[in-house]
Amino acid sequence: MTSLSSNFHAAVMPAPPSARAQQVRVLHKGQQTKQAIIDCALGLATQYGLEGLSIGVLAEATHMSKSGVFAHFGSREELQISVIREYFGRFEQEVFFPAMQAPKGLPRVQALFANWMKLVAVEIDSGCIFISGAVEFDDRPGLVRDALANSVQTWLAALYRAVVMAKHCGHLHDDADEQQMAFEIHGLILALHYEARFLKTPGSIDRAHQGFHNILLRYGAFASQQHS
Amino acid sequence: MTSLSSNFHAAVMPAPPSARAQQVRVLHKGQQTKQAIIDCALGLATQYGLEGLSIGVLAEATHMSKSGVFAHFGSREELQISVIREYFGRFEQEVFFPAMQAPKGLPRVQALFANWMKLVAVEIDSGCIFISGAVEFDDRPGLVRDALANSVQTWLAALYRAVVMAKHCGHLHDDADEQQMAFEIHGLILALHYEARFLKTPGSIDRAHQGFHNILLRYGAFASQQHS
DNA sequence: GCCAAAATAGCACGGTCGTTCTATTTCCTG
DNA sequence: CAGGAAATAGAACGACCGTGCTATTTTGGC
Repeated sequence: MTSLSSNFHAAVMPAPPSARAQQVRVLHKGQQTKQAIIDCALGLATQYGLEGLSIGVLAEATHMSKSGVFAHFGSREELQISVIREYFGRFEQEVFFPAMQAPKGLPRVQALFANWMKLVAVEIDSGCIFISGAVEFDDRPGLVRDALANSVQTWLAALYRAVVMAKHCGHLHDDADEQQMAFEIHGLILALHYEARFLKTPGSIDRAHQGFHNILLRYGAFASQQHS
Repeated sequence: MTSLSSNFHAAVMPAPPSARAQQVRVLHKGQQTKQAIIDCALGLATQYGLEGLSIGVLAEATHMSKSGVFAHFGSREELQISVIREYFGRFEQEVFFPAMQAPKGLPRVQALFANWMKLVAVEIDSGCIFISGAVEFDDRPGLVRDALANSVQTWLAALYRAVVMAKHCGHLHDDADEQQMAFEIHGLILALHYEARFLKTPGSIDRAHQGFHNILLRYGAFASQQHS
């Protein structure tokens, strides 16, 4: 498996129109400015949330007309989904792929967490749409919610697989509950995002780091077996 | 200290107009329907977020006119702040005060966490505005953000004080970092909220519970001292 | 350079938003 | 029960929203 989920985009998200069975030509200008719009939209969405992303503001930011922007997506929902897809891709690039270079087992789990933390910390002034989006769409059914939930679940499943692999490698002790460990890691990231971004509590990054260390103390193979 | 923060409301939030130096009369009908509006608004806000709370929808839900609702607050911001104040009060009633009945030290920390978890779990279909609000207002400065941040910080400080007290009681081992422990507890709650409410992952409540148990294993006085 | 097709702009519609102003109803006291 | 004050309603405002429709501009292959 060379990506977060090889058939993820095909299964979950509408295929980009570039792949449709048209003659031969794939025109350049359109896709190019569409990508520029998405880049800009991602910036706005990380800062003001997916719900705060409006076509009017986006048009102004890209120096285009509202209808010019709109024509590329056909609906606001499709725009939001495009932004999610873009964020997912960057997440793969900056978190997942680099970590897959690390050796299987605990080092890879550690790399996943470190890259994840780095992304959240870097984005501390702009926000992570996997986190903000979860709050915005937690009870707003629809295609946007589905795309977001699938992206997040794909990523969490990848983290889970890495933990399972670490156990198979003998890097975790036999009683280690992989789901539980992934849950606690997720909690550290969320606490970091909350306290650093909203409360601006100093030292949050160190605490997230220390928290991961504590998780290793609990689940690592070298840890003393303690009553469950 | 008999409340989350005895002078909190006075210090942070605009004093409710009932306390102003007017003649003698405190009229009843107005305050009464205002309270009913706030109750309704809190329900809407927990479900759709503080930003999703609109005066039009609120007027419809309370069978009043928009201007009738509006007159009680004078601005949407003031309405949102009233909702936050109301939520803070309920948080005190359902989480903080009951836990203060538990004996000082670890039992009290445990009670705080258990009540907190219960609230988040009960609200799993409606949401916690301390969590959703943090995402909505993390980079939207203003009075609403200030009121929200102060509410959350007051509550986290209360939790922190309980942890410090547990250490003073000898219930935690000497190297225990109280801030770190509070951070990790916060993370568990956030992960519970995220996975149960957004992803609807089954078993999240058990995992939050188990996570707290693991924290106790790490920080409890009976825990084997482990390298930092 | 022509010309269809693609890309973008301009404009308008219906809707919702927070807010203001004025009129009407309801309350409570003297 | 009268009358002033408080509470509520009604209508209108300017602003922004997503979206559809129709021009106009730009693109890129022949």
